[in-house]
This record gives sequence, structure tokens and C-alpha cells, in this order.
Amino acid sequence: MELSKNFNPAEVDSKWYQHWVDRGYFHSEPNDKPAYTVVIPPPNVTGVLHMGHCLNNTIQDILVRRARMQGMNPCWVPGTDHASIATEAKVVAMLRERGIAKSSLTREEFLGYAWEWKEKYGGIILQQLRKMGCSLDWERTSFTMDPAYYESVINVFVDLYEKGKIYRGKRMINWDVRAKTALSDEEVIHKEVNGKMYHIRYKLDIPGDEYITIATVRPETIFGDTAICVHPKDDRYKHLVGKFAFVPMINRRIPIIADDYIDIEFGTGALKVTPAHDINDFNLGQKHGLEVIETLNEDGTMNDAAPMYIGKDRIDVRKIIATDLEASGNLVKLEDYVNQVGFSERTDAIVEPRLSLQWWVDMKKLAAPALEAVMSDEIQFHPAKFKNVYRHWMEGIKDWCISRQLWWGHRIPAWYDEEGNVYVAKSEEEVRTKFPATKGKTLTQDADCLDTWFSSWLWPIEVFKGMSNPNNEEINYYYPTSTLVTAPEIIFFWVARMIMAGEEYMGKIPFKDVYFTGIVRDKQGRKMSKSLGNSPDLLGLIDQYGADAVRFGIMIASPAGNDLLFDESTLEQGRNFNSKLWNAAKLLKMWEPRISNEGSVPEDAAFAMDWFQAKLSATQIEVDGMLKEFRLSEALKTIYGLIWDDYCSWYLEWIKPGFEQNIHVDVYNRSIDFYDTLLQLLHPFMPFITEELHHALKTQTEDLCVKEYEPINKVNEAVLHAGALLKNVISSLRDARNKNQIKPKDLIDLHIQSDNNTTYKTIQNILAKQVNAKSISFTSNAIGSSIVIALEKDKFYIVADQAINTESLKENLLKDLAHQEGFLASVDKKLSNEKFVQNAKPEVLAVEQKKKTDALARIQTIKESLAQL
RNA sequence: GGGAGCAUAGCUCAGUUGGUUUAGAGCACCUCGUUUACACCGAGGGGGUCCGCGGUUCGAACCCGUGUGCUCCCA
Repeated sequence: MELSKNFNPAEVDSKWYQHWVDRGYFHSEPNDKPAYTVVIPPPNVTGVLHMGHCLNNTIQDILVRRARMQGMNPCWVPGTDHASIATEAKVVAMLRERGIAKSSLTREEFLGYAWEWKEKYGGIILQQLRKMGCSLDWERTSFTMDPAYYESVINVFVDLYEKGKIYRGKRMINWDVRAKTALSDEEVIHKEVNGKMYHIRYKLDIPGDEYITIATVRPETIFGDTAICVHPKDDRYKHLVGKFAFVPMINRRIPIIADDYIDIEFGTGALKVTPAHDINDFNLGQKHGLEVIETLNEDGTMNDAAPMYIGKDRIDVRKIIATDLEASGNLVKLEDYVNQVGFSERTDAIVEPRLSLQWWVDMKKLAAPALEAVMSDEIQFHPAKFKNVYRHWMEGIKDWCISRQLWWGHRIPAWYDEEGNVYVAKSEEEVRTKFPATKGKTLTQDADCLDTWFSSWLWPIEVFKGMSNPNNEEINYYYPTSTLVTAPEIIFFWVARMIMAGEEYMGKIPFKDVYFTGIVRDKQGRKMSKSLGNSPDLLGLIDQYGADAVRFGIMIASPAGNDLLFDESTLEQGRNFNSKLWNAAKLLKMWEPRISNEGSVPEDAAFAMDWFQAKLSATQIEVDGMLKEFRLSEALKTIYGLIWDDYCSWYLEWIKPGFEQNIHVDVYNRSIDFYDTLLQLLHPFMPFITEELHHALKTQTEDLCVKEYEPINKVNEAVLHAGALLKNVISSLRDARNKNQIKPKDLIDLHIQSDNNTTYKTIQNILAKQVNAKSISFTSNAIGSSIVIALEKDKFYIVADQAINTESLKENLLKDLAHQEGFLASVDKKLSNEKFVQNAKPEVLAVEQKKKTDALARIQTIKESLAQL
């Protein structure tokens, strides 16, 4: 197979992806091999691929491909999440554009549009994952609202309700006024906002013209005030406790109460209490038996509690009310104030605390085994620092609000009769069988849907039908899954809850390892987001650089457990690496017509092969260890160096035949095999180019994608060391040539003075070629008018036509000497320290002594060289 | 306000239980070089008070304390 001048990813990528899929390499069925199961964190069905997905899925693909090549049976399950609130928002927006209001539709009509939208636009992201080379088992594509999945979610609700772990209760919730739904605490994002602190005076219900002043950032909530609260020890207000005051503008009479919850220092020390619109006020109200007055409508406009502002948005009212209060003389002071405001993760609306009847999951009991699983390392977090974060949350866990006022999702299986009694069962029919009392009554189903995460927490189980068809062959084989790869942002939303569901329904953890990826940020460290517009177009990048280069770029920049600062230059590096790989293969193929089987393998080529074999094995062991610890970025860096430096820069140059010379057949074949092994090692990271080159090297019996790794050879340490020495000698001699202005083309005569001529004799051809020497000879005496290089105990003399730059030589030697003497001094200091000699471990002591001997030998060599100048 | 983490070369990071050369890599940078794999390249090079201060130790980038700066999570 002839290799084109350059690598063309566009053609190669799609060709191989199709081939792999056609051959069914990505499809898994239970068999007698060990399973390696990964479930994809299901992207939103509305989603498009962004950098976060790219990182996350590249990591999963690396793990899965490697498992495949290790002879396991990997199963990577794709799918999407119905993402109730995000999807419903998109469908509502789409309908609005078409002039249709959601309120004008029945639930069924709306869901019709939603499914239509899902079929048309949903799952684009899954197509995009193919472009990245992800080896997903497409036959298993799942969706959190597939019929069986849907039913399982409903069954879980019923089951938890019957176990008393789900209840209905009126609580303070986070209200999204735009989506008109409750949000869980985790869906609220707190941001600092510049606002105003309003100091408002309330007239006291005592004789005379006296007032009490409170401070608030939300003046529009005064209409919901049902008390003013002060600290019992606050001398300013002590005398007012038990008296009453009037809410400005509406003149409602409210009590003044005392509670040590109040911070005397904050504001005026007097707090307006609005139980309907603040969680702390609500608790205070409960304690003191205060009335609860709601002032907001569902959409965030004021209700009739605020007669003069009915129908106006609370944010607008906040501005108007200042003027009105000022006019009535009740606004005492206005100051700038920075406070934390909650925003809806989905709609970015300012979240309003609101009292409402919702469904809750009692988390205490569910959390206990899930916490234990992680703390005992039955489930391992990578990096482990997330254990702390997890523990902190799990120990202070609060109940989970799972009802959402949406239509797109799993509808809550609860029915109400006309008296408001609630019946929970999977269908109305079942309700009627289970509860005979409902006979003849009209039942209405709860209008709300379940939180999206109430379905995704079953993901690792239900993608294998572990809920809908318990104990089936697949769930028994694939569960628990092996590794979960996800973003730390959803450790509570998703990871923790999957562990709970796993413990509750399977009696087993859902996965053994959790790898938390970093967050992809831009070069300035900002999180990538649509609003900042700093998110690059991933598909565009793949078109420009090729999928392998993108995978390389994002992985090389992604240290284990850290955020990564995305910079396109790493993609360039990836593209350059593609070229390097391509060109190395071209070089090998160029030798093909000049293969010769005459004679035996030259001694120096034999050395080069032995050395590379040793280097290869040593690196394979190293990479193996790194991957076991999920240090993917380092593993890739190591492979990159092995290919670029050791194979291309050193090995290929060492075995390269001279101009129009032949190459021995054994050397050629061995070099091809080495390269093939390198491609195999790299394949999980860069699947496309490696598969292409694997087939370009020679006729292959199998695809690289499914080629299992051979056992790693034992490392020949002696050869490894000899190779390192050779590299060191070559670099030093080249440096000396450079510094003495000997041009690359100029030939030199090299004299070696060493106790170890045998080693140098084996490699002298390589040495001659690499330092451009026309002769190499061995000597036991110094050579006059030459350039001297001292290396360990050996000396090298370069004889060339050029005038020798004695000064620079001397300078180098003196510099080296100073360094060695400084080093020796530090070693001597240790060795002459009695306490060190007494306390240090014997092997440490031995090392120090060897350091001393070596340093002394080197100093002597340098001094001799200096003397000869 | 509570909690967690980080600070090593211009940048991004390694540095395993304190001793393996008075700290390593990749990228960037500088010099030289177009010799038929590759200028998306080759050869070589320079560059660090391991954030400051104090302590423990024979010995500290690593352990402890403290200060400073940054990041994240929770309220």
C-alpha cells in the first residue's frame, strides 16, 4: 500500500469508523470474557457536542478501547436524557415562534409536539460522537423515556412511597418564575449581584409618632410581612417587644417579636419577617406561630396582597416601591449592597423562595449505605480528593424535592379524589383495585412530572433492563459497571444518587471507579459557556485538525483531576504528531524495495534493535501503571515521547541504511513490528491514524481495533543502560561540534579513551554516523590539538580541520568542574555528618558513597582534560 | 459565614513512604541547519530563591505552623 504525501483525516476517519461498526466490533453480548462496562453520562437529548463532552467521551473511549485490546468484553452504552426542564423550555420556545402558546394546548397536544421535536432534533449529539471515534455499542442506545424505562421510574416512585421514603409536604422551595416550576437546591446557582439595601421605617402602634426601621434588599416583600423580629438582648428595641407596628402602604398591623436568631450587628438589628418568601423567615414563623401571606403569583408578578402593584413583576416593583416609599416618607436610607442571589440553572431567572406542596424523597436512609460505599473505597474516586466533597454533602444531606411543574417527563403516579385524598399506584386502574374506597369517585392524576435526575439515577441499572426485567442475563453480566467518567459538577445530582439507587435496588454499588474529569476552561481560565461565547466549534475543529489530533490535544492538556485550559495550540501539536507518525511509516515503506537477506544482521543494527526492544518494554510497563491509576495524560505524553524521540529520532536513525544501501530483512521486519506495537499502544488515544497505518505497514490478518496486546517482554536493563550512554555520548559530541563551529557536513576523527572499549566497539558505526566521524579509534593516551570531551570516566577527542576554540572548551570544562565540585561538597557534607551516617538507611548511605566515587572520578577526568589544553 | 483544594521554568504540569546526582517533562523561546521520512522538520542550547516567613529533622519542593494570593463547593 502506497502512502500519500500527507495524512488526510477526513477520508480516513469516516472509512474506518464505518468499517468498525460494520464488523460489529463495538457491539457486546455477554460471554465468558470479563465484562468492562461503561455507561455514558447521557447527554441532554437537546444537546450538541461541546468541549466538555469531547474530553469526557475521549476518556471513556480510551478506557473502553484499551479494555477491548486487553481481551476483555467492553460494553459502552450510549443514550440520552430527556432533560425535562431544558427540553420543555426548548419546545415552548419553538411553539412560541410558531405563534402557539403552551397554555392554549392540552397536555396531550403539547407532548405530541415535544415528541415530534425530540424525534427531529434529539440525539444529534450521538451522531457527533461517531465523528470523535467513540466505540459505543449503538445497538444499545437508550433513552430515559423509553417505554420500559418510563415504567421503571414510575415503579420506583410507587415503591419508595410504599416504603415511606417518598412523602408530600408543604415546604419552602426554589421557584423558577420563568419555567413556573420548583427547582432542587442543586439547580440553583448563586451569584454575587450588586443591589441596594433599603432602610424602611414602620410606624409603631403606640401613642405618638414613633417608628422602627428595618433593612432589606427585597422591599417588595413587605406585603408578606407578618412580624418584625429583634434580638431579645438588644437594648435599642427591648421596650418594643410585644408591641405592634404597621406595614407601610397597606397599614397591616404586625407584632414585634424577639428571637436570638437575629444578628444585632446586621442592618438595623430589626428584621422584617416574611414567612412565605424566605426560608429563614419561614422557620422563624413556624417557631412563633406567625401567619403566612403569599405575595407572588406563579410567574413572579405581585398578587392582591400588594393591591397597588397587582400583576407587576416583583423586580420592577422593587424599583417603583422605592419611589413610593420615599413619597410617603417611609424610605429612610438607600445604600449599595452586594448580596448572593440564586438563579435558575436552566432559565437564568432569579429564583424566588416559595411555599408550596411538593413531593419529596427522604434522603437520610438512602444516603447511609451510599456514603459507606465511597468512604470504604469499595467505590474509588479518582482523584480521591472528591471523597471529602462527597462526604460533606452526604453527611448534611437534605430531602430531595422531586416534583416539577412540567409536562415533559415522567408523570407522578398519584391520584387525588375530590376531597383531596391521595392514592399512589402505577396507574388509575391499579389505584382503583388497590383502594376500593375510590369506587365511584372521580380521580385526577397529579399534573406534575418528576425531576430528571429521578430517572437518571437508574441509568446503570435500567440500560440493562435491571429494573423492568430483574435478574436478566445482561444485568447479571454487565452490572456493576466498571468505570464512570463524569464531571465533578454533577457529583451530587447524579453520582451520589446512582450509588443510592444501586444500593437500594440492586443491593450492590453501580460502578467500581469514578473518574472525575476537569472542567474545560478557556485560556484565561474562564469556564466555557454559551453566554461568554468562548466555546469553540468542536466539529469545526475536527474538520480542521482531524479527530485524532483533537483527541490528542485535549488529552495532553488534561492532567489527572485538574481543570484544563483549552488552547488550540495543543491541537496543532496533535496534528504535527499525525504528520510525524505518517512520515515515519513513509520512511519504513521507502526501504521496502531494498530489503536484502544476504549475510547476517550488522552488529550495530542488532544493538539498536535490542535497545529499542528494552526501551519499548520498559515504557509499556510504565504506561500500564499510569493507566491503572487513570493518569491518562501522562500515559499519552510517555507514548508520544517513545514514538517521537526514541523510535523516530534515535532508533530509526541508528538502523537507517546509507544512501542507496540495502537493509537486512530481519532489521526491516523487526522495525515494522516495533512500529506496529507502537501504533497498538497509541491506538486507544488516536484510533484512526493508527488503524490506517497498521494496515499500511503490511498485510494484516486483523484490525488494530480488536488486536489484543501481547504480554510485555522482560526488560534488559544492561542494554537499556548502554543505549542511554550512547545517546548521551552522541549529544555531548554534537554539542562540542556545535560550540566549535564544526559544520554538520564537516567530517571529524574521533578518539576514545575508555576502560570499556568493548561497548564502544559494538556501537562505533552508529556513533560514527551520528556524529559524522570519518574514523573512530581507541587510545590509551591523550591526543594533542584536539577537542576534549569528558563524560563520566571516559574521554573523547575530536580532531578536525577547524581551529580549536580553546577558550570556550576551557570555559565548559571549568563550568562542569565547578558543578561537580559543588556537588561533591554537598555529598561530603552529608558523609562527614556523624548523625547522617548513624541514622540514614544503609542503601541511602551506599548511594551517597557511590555519588562521591563517581564525582571524584569525573573531577579527575575534567582536570586531566584541562591540563591537556 | 462554613468547608475543600491549589501555589514548582514564560505557559501547562510531573516530582511515589523526606535522601537516586545543588529539581524534571511537553509546549513556547534562542542559535545553527534545507543531508531524499518529516520545516507540521532536524541538531544543540538557555531558563527555576520549588509563593513569603518560622519550625521539626543529620537532611525539606515534600512534614508542621503562619502569612499572602488564587480556585472551587456549600449556606
